[in-house]
Amino acid sequence: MKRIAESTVRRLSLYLRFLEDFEQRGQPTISSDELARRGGTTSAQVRKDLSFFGSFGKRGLGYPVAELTAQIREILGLGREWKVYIIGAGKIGAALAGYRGFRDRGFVVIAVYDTDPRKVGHPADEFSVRDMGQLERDAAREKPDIAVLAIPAEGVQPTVDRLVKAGFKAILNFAPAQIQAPADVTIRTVNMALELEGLSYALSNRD
Amino acid sequence: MKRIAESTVRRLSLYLRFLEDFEQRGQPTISSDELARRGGTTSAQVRKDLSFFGSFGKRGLGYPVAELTAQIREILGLGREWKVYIIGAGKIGAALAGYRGFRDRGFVVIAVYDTDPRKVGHPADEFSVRDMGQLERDAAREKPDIAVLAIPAEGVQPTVDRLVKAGFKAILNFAPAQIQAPADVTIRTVNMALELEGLSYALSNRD
DNA sequence: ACATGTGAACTGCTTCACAGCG
DNA sequence: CGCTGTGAAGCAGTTCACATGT
Repeated sequence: MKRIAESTVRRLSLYLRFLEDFEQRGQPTISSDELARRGGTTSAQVRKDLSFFGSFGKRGLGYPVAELTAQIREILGLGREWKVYIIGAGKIGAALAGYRGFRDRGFVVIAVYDTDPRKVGHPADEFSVRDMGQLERDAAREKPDIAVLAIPAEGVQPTVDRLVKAGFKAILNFAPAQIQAPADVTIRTVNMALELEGLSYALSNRD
Repeated sequence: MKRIAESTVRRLSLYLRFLEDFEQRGQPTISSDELARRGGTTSAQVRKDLSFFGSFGKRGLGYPVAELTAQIREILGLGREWKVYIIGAGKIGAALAGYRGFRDRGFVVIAVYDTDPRKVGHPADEFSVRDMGQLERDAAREKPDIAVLAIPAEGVQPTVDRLVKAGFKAILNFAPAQIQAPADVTIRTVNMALELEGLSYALSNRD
């Protein structure tokens, strides 16, 4: 299959949210124009995005909501549950462990890890924090799919190396650090300081 | 000044981090190539990014680390403190309130707000949660610059309307929702569900 | 008549390659 | 000679516009 732009995949996620709304309201079909307005894009963009994966619409009518919803779920790989380890039981890690938005979409947190002996064994939002030393053994048994990194920047690269060795192919990184990893490991970084600095730049440079 | 791409601004933030490292180590100059390797980009990209704002380097030598650091700080508007309100004292809001990375870069959280009477008055990481009803009055007095939104998706649009009316020109949104706002208000959205779905897509579609 | 699907045109970001200067 | 600064070329993502199917 042809390589798909990351921006396209992000928009598919958005469309999916809107479609779920429309589905719940019992709307049978939806036009690219309607989806576009809801998502802050253009109808041509919507049609192009979808066209990479097939022809889901009917000319003159639009897209069948239920079908398209199912199709996008399939495309995004949301037809199953993904097992998630959270690495780091600090404030961010604990907040993520209790974040309902994850489970609702099929991302099931199954454990939280930390190196700090004072945290290990204690609860972090319904999870008993596990010792980082167990990670490899646990991962071999539980076969988790995704690691969410919520640790200080200093420790990130060694930890990523460990996760890669343990077999993780997908990492969501919340630490403000640049990461090196093999090409077959997908990493998404959420860097809050970076976002804030973008706002700072915007505030400082409007005329 | 010419419009600068968001991608360029993001990279400047990254360069700044690396430059601070190099500065601390006492390295006097740095080449575009060195910066590029550290940031996972190319030397041409680094030079192009910087060239939008001026000529900071010396041919044959590279860039003076201390000077360039100061320049980028200036460009990003980091030569001052920005006052931040956090809206929403749930798990995410509370975690953000205690996040050291903010203050370290000049983003000073001065208050946390919530509508839930059970939370108001109680502490959320060293802050006593304020009633959302006070927001407008407080904002008129304290003149905050940035609002960080950490509330459920349903309430986002009305809250944004309120923040805009209260004078906020910059919003960092953690809710999984699309937002409408006037053009002179800058909004950055961090949507964790979206990032996870990007990973799901990557895991499902590698050959 | 209406709305999709899609080549073609366009826009804008990235990469190239080299002149220019220390 | 080394490394910057930058026009020009290349490429990727978006928008246009229309032929096509219902």
